[in-house]
Amino acid sequence: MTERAERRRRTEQRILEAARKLFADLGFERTTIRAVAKAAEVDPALVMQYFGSKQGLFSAAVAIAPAPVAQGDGGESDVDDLVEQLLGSLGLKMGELPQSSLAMMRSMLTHPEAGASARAVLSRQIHQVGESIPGGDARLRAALMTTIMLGVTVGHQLLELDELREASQADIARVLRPALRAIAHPQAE
Amino acid sequence: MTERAERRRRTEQRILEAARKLFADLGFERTTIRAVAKAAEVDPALVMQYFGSKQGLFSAAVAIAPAPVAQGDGGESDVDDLVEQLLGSLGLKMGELPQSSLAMMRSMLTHPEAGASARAVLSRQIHQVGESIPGGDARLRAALMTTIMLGVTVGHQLLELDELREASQADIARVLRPALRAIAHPQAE
DNA sequence: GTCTATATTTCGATAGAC
DNA sequence: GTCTATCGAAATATAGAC
Repeated sequence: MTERAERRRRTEQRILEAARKLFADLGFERTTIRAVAKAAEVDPALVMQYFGSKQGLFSAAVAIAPAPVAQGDGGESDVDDLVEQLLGSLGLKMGELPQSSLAMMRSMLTHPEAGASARAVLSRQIHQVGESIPGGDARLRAALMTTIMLGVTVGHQLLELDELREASQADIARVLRPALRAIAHPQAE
Repeated sequence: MTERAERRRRTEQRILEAARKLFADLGFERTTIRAVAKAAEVDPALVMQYFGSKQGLFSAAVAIAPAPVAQGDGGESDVDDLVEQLLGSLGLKMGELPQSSLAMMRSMLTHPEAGASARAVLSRQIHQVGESIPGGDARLRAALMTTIMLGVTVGHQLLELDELREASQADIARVLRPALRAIAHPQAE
């Protein structure tokens, strides 16, 4: 019994890995059940058997351990710590960002479910960041800090711009740091 | 003769307008020739007749008047002017950004041709910005300034984040300005 | 020149053999 | 439980009538 269950679990994992890679590389529409099955070396019908539908496979593949953000230990971290946290979360080194996140981001502009998921993740992050910075317009500042990180990640990980790929994570963080701090610290204008 | 040609040109324009809207809203994959034809009130076969293929229609729809960037008059504008130019180009007000640009951006992560086009446009802008700012790492700084604008545009126009939609273009520019200036002005570190 | 009809392909999904 | 075979739908693309 346990052997069977174990074997099935492994097969399922192999399918999910193949699905994450293809969804991350090609997006939802251009990824086919057949291609996933081929990459996982199983029968296409088996994929359907396990996940019900292509959408079900996608949902299972992009399902994420609920955001391991873990900021400080309750919010006493100051603004500069927040900036460092954002810079660290860039995950700019190849493969450091989980495939499931890339899969969701790849399709967020063209697949409704992925778009809703992306909006939820970003809104959550905006809310968290907004709680940590001062100012009456903290919400807007948090939104811009978040979309800045989004843009850099998209440019680097998905569009793979040479100008960003050439640079090290440390270089990018060094240039980005003053920009994020400028937004995080509201000052007289 | 001219009447015929003129009529055809108008029909072609109507098809292109419908295509731009659908490509911008749904992306390449989810946009069908049939839907474009219906929106333009023509026969689906006519679309094929005019543009050859779905890809041909897409290329014609996203083809852009070659970047009316027109910076200053040769490059004597200083760094702060460049920042103002970027902020102004945000085109954050609804519909201010041309539909053709939105159509390209919508599909840039999932359609190879759109991705290549987006990379070309961004590389071009990075190069232009890089020429206008000082410092040995101007290329990286320019890339980050450009991807920052990309992220804000994606968040606002494509993901339609509430936190950005609530704000006015002036508010966004006000918060973003110090961040862009911090990157554009290399300072001792 | 414009549209009707259809060919062709591709893929998601299903039913049944083993 | 896994795979073979196929269904059914949808879309691009083509050929020919009017």
